[in-house]
Amino acid sequence: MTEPTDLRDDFPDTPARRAVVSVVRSFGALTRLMGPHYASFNLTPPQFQMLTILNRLRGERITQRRLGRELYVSFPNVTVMLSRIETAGLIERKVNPADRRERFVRITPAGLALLKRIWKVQPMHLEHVTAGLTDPERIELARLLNKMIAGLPPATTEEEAIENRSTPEP
Amino acid sequence: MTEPTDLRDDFPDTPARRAVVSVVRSFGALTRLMGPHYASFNLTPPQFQMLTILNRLRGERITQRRLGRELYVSFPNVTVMLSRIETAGLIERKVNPADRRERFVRITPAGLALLKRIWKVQPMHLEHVTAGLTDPERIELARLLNKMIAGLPPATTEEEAIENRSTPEP
DNA sequence: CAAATATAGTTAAGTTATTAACTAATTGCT
DNA sequence: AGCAATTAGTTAATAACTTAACTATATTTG
Repeated sequence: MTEPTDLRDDFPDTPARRAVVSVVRSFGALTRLMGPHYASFNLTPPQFQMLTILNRLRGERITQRRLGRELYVSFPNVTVMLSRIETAGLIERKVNPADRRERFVRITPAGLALLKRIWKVQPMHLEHVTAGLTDPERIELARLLNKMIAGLPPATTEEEAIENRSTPEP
Repeated sequence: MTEPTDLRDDFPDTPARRAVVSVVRSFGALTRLMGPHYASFNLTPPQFQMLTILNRLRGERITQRRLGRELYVSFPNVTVMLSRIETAGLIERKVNPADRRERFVRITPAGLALLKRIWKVQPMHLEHVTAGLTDPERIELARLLNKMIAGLPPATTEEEAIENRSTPEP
């Protein structure tokens, strides 16, 4: 069935490509499987991630820009996501009096309570979606991924694309 | 300065959790970095993925449902994505006369030409975003991720894992 | 000090993603 | 044959996410 000199092979199967493709596919598979789990708490996966970050940084003065960098998400998206979970009473925003451009974001007691309820069943789901790996493999996987992204720019747009200013329209 | 029994530690740092968290973070970092690369060809990353799959399966009779399973994407999303790149002339859909519910999807010569242009520079970008890893590490990373998702259901909602038994490899 | 510039956040338009509800076509059952 | 159930695909509503363009505040500097 397979042609030998097929155009399908024009894209060389390098180690770099295999790594990237597998990350993309795995993310799709994992979020699809975890989605219903979070939905049962009326949360989306990104909303859960947001609450998790806010909990981890609790006590610090967390700006929205920092959240964007932590979550690898654009700043406008942080605004929109926070607005939704703020309406739900899970977080609150307060303007920094010392620099009124900034808003400090904080998880509310309600948000924390929700997080704790999720944590009760979360480990089971995480075990399930990674059931194909042993514990040492899971750790090695995390190590490799963290090593990969360690050298990458945090890249929340803008800061490195600053030269794209005053571009005339065609 | 660190509190010993902090609520931040309520969520245990298991190997399974580390693995999943690192996949999610890596995906965010990678797609953010690769996005501008695809944008320079007037494509989004998912659109590129779609064309790649259509090229790999070229010659086969590819239904939209199959594309959803290959891409780990919901069926309605397949419809919408295909509509856009069909308008751009990169793919075409044709109703199967033998079963008029189905549409066979095919990459057009224009779509193939675009793919080939991207392939010329793609390897460089893939090297760049995985620069933190050696080639053996990249291969090991891909192996672990593929092993992880191998046992998971294709899960495009609805049919769940029902037809997930002994599918012959392409 | 005022003007230029930089920074934090929001709004707007568009793509990608989801689930739920729908249409249309085929299969299966009696 | 005829009607229920299944299957492929679409449409609708909503969330996530992007870039571009905007507001408001702070800082730099001439």
